[in-house]
Amino acid sequence: MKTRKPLPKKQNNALPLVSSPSIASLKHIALQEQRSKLPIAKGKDALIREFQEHDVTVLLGETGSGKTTQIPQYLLESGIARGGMIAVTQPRKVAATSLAIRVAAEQNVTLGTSVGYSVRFDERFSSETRIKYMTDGMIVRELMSDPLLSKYSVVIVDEAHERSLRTDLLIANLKTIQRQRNGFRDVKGKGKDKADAPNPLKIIIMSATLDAEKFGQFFSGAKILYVQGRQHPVKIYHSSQGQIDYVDAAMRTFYQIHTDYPPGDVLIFLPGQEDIESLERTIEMYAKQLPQDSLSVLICPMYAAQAAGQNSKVFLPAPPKTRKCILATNIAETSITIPGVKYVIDTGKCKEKRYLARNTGGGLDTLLTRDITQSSAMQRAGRAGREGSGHCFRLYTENAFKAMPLSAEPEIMRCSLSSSLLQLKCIGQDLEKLELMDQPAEESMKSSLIVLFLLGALNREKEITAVGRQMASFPLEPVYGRAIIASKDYDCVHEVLDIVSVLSASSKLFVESFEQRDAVSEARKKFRHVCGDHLTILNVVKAYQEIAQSEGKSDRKEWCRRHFLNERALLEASDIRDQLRQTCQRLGIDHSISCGDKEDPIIFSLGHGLAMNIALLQPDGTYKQTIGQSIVKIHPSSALCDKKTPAIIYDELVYTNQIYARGVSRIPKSFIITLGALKQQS
DNA sequence: GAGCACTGC
Repeated sequence: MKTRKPLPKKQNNALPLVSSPSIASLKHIALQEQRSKLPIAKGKDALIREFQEHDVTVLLGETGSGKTTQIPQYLLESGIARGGMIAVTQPRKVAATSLAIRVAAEQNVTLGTSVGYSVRFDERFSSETRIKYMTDGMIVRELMSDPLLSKYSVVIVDEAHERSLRTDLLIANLKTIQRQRNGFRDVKGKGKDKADAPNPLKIIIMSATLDAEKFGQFFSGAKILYVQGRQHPVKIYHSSQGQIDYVDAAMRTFYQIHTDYPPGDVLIFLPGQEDIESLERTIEMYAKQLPQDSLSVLICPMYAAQAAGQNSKVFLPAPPKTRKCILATNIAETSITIPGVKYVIDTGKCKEKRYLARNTGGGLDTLLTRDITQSSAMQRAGRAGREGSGHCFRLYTENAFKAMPLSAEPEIMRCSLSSSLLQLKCIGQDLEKLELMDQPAEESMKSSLIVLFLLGALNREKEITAVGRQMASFPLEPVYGRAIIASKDYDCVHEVLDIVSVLSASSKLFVESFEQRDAVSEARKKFRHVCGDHLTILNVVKAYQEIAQSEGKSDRKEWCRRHFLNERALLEASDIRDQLRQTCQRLGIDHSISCGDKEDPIIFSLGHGLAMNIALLQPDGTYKQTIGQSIVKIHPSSALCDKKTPAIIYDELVYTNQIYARGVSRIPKSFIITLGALKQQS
């Protein structure tokens, strides 16, 4: 964290709204001073020379080097970017926006002029913009309208080591784009001369140190540079033997720190909510037995599904004579930085979602606990050294650490490819032929091709169809794009958009509360629809809209709280719905068409999208897929659990200890027959 | 009758 110089109080009071020029320039001078003190500043001239000489640079460096804020400014100030834009891509929205704010301040310009950003639902840039921070998903979307990314003279891919699906797709495309834009001559002298290239592209890949070779190999001839970070030393302790019960081991290690080490907050990494809750209970139990003169313990659980506001105490300094103990999932590894942490306890475990493709089309998600990677372990340890030297206690042996894979398997190897495959088809590319850093399994590719064929997005020649093009223009999984298109024929676009936007929001609609589970299920009954979870969602959306029309903001909040609904999910869904309505308009689909109180049209529309996700009731009460033949159970959180519905459609399958179908609705058997007949015709 | 890490358009 950077500290800002305190401003003179008097002036601050005199001008509460607009800062005077003198304050602004004071601020600017302070920022310039900070800039020059960053570790990277010493190498500025050498870096600029390297960027001038090489078309691709791989920049390796730890956190705290300032590379993400400084390099774009160096490129701009040195004229390397010429007249074009510099794109800096990030895997997360918050990072993109906060970096842009920071760099605009350093450049002493208003955000949105020469420095801007672009993320979903939020953008600040203009025709003047030269440095644009953006999410990688955003620039991948831009590929569809501008396949050569001709607006950009430099593209900087930050956090490339995370290997998100979109980062990988972007890197693959950048390589081919550069070949086209920069010109090349092969050994036989064929191709263009570099000198003829009117609009060359420079690529800069930024990554953590571990994956240097991989990027170097992919971009042959790339210059690899190292920049130093600014991290305080962290002393690492491994346990002498493997721990079977890591929750118990974490508890004992915590009390060892608590009694033997000086004040400072403790951050414990655990795989999931369940372990967090159980560790919270045991730590609290022993806290009562502490001697009176010792520090008290304040436990702060932290995970994504937590109700909003619950986790705010994490960011406040610990009260006097108190040690904060933060129990967190991976959320504290990259997404959120918690101040005051001096000790880290690392269980070495995390949960990983992995998509298993099936050659019948579609597949299922597994969500299982596994060992972390070396780079993840280093990242976790680093969380103890943000503000001063720290300590990291690993609940695994040094040999176990060495046995861990270096870094996580790229996302492209463990997720459904349908959406990306379709997007690439739109710009005439084939995922199978694209030169990627890592090639996904053939099985996964085949499965996605089948899905897209069954949805009518591709024909037998694997060419994109008119329907496929429409599906690709929705920022949704292809199945839901297909449902919207079907809803046009069933006259229920309005309702399907309402449902689909909630399904694709990242926050969950229903708040989970372990302590108030009875109250939760009672509240949920009010919205429950006999047809299942999709229409239950529609009930919630309709009820919320009614409240929103008549009540103020605070009453809406209160209403959500009373019904155990996550308002964040509803607000997010409303943004998504606006975006989907715009897409409909572009495609000439009237988004206001409604089916009123009828249910079947909605179910039929969803059925067209979820045609691969149908299962039939068996005599023993379980369900059997119509495609894939797996036995699945309806998840207990579903409105249709134990309802013995003869035939169902579902949003997804998740394997934890059993295969559960989630997001379930009743579907008439006659519809399945109709669907089969339609397939025969095509 | 179960339990769900994290992103993104």
